Amino acid sequence: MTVNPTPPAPTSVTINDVARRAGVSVMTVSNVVNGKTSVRPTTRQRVLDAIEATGYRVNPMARALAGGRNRLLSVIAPQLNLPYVSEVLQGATQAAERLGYDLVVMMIGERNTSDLSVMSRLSAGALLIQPSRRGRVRRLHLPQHVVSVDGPSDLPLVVDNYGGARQAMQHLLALGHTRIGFVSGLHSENILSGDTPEAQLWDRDDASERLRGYHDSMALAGLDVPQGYVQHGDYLKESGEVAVRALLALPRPPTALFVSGDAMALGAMHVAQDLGLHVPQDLSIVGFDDLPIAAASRPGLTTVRQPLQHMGETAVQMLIDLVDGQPVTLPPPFPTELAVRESTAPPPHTRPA
Amino acid sequence: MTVNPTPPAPTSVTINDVARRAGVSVMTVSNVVNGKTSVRPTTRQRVLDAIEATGYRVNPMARALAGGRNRLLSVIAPQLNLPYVSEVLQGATQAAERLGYDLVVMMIGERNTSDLSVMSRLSAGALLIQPSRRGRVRRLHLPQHVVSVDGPSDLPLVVDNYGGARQAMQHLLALGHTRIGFVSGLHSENILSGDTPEAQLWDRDDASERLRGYHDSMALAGLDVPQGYVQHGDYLKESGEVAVRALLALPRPPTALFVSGDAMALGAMHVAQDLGLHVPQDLSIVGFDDLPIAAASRPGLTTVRQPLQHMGETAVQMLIDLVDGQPVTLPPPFPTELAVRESTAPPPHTRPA
DNA sequence: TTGAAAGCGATACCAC
DNA sequence: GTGGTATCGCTTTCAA
Repeated sequence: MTVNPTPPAPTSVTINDVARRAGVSVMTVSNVVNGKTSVRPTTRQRVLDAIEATGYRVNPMARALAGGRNRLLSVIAPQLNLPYVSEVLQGATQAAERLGYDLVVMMIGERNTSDLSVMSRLSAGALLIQPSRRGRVRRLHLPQHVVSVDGPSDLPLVVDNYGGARQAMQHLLALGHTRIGFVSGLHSENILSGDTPEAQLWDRDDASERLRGYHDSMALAGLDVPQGYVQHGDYLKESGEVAVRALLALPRPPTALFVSGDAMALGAMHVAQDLGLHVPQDLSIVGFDDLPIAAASRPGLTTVRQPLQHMGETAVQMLIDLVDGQPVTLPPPFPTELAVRESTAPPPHTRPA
Repeated sequence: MTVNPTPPAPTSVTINDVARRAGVSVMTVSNVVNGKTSVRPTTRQRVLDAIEATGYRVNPMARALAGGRNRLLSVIAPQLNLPYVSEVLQGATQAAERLGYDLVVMMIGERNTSDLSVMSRLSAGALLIQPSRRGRVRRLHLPQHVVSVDGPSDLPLVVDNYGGARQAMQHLLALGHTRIGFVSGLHSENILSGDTPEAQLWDRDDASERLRGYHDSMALAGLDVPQGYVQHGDYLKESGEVAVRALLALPRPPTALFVSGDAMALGAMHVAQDLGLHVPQDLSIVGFDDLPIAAASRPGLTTVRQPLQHMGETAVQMLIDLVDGQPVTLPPPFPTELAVRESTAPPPHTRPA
């Protein structure tokens, strides 16, 4: 079946049509639509009726051009099929819907050819989620107000990675583990050209914070970190596989692993299983992120959950406050939560033989 | 830290600035920018230099207002954290980037409060992905040109669900299975108000097509479908769990399952494992969709893969052709591909005792 | 090939 | 309270 392009769309109804029909000026219609200055109830009703009758809807472009505010927010993310991004987005969407704002999403991939200026000019504010290292976002192309989640901006929302690591370690220590290995994530870089001092806040990157949490936990528990107990990964499954092989090949291998990302943790778990180990009986594993696959795996992966949806909601709230001209305060790092599943248990030697 | 709202943004450079700097009229600048009528090379270069020097970028709103075309496409989907949607989106993004178009995404949730008119007026065309049953999309709010993936439009791209089901069944039959159970998906409905006849094409919904593929495969293999071998699910994990319990409780339970969705298939697999069955030794399972979790599960799930990225790319191609005023032909249903993993094997009785 | 002028649809400022 | 009118940045139509 072939579809031929349709001719130009019919002209839509404008504010003038409404004004004419209601017998008032366009100004009055505008005022009614925007609920601005006080309009006499009878006049207002007349305008409302005219709007209803004509099916009038404001033209966002014209409004934006004329300097008016749109109840529209844009989200900018590297990709949308990243679990991290979609979680934040989910929260953002809910908040936006609740507060009567619309949300549009743009992706900035590696090449960043995207002309962000479209949305940036049309929307009142932008939420940056985990902008990738490659696709640099220039300040110039962003709306006036920007809030970021896991990315740089004047208002960077961050998760308490250090605290999350401490939670994970506390769980393993409480179970009685003393030989705990660690697999790190990737060190991140800064992105926004023209970084503000605030951007540094974000630069305390996740990987380092989690590593610090591991080291502090071990130290506070009076435990040494044996040679080779800290392996470096890149958040991808494969690196978890490599890391666990190295860890298990150690003369005194760990009885538990704290892995900085779920994908790596699952990779590690599968390799351990392939090597004949039982999880959690022979090896406990804790992940980080609580991706969907963490709950779907067998055994279910104990992992540190980030309040991503909540962060998304908060970001949108802040954005709207900013747009409304209210001062906004950056909240402290968001606390994590430990999702305890089946991949953790006491170490082998503490159980009855 | 508190951030105070910044004062109105500095005025940006307009076409007038460029014209003045280049010593030409705005018309000429416009022509250069849009590559329209022939402009004398020297003049063109002068304008280009001025653009470069000033950092000028066209204001999409003004352009849209004035009736010009934007190289902008919008994608409309119910949610973004659905694997199906993000796969299609991925392909669409790539194609758009390759062809020099921008893509913005809007979600229409259950409530559909979103004012789609923003993007629909700004963008040249829209790609509808799996619009939900609840959030009805009114034609009025869509751009002139619409292509859909798994949804209604004049140009609905569909996957060959029937063929996919046949592939899955063929795989199981070739392994020697004769007792094959089926778990169906959910029957879908039509959405677009004011449905065109073409929309009917899409109305041959996935669930029915897969079921038909199952029945035909059995019939063609000369096999009966015993009572209770067809269970009905809703694509969610839980329904797969319920279905497999019913299936395994049958007097002569199946040795293989063809499940219409990966989430259900995984639910079924886990229940079977909990009941002490080994997959695939005691029970083979084939899914449909090839979600990320299908590859991540243990054992890996054999499943029917849909060419979602490819469909996304095709959709964007078509959209752009349409925008360019070229006639477009609806391609036939997209063929699926079987991803063979570890969840399928010959039935128990055919292996050496 | 280039330019001047008239909108596109809405808002804002300032009179009435 | 309500209504002119200039203006936003760009494209289009029609002359030059």
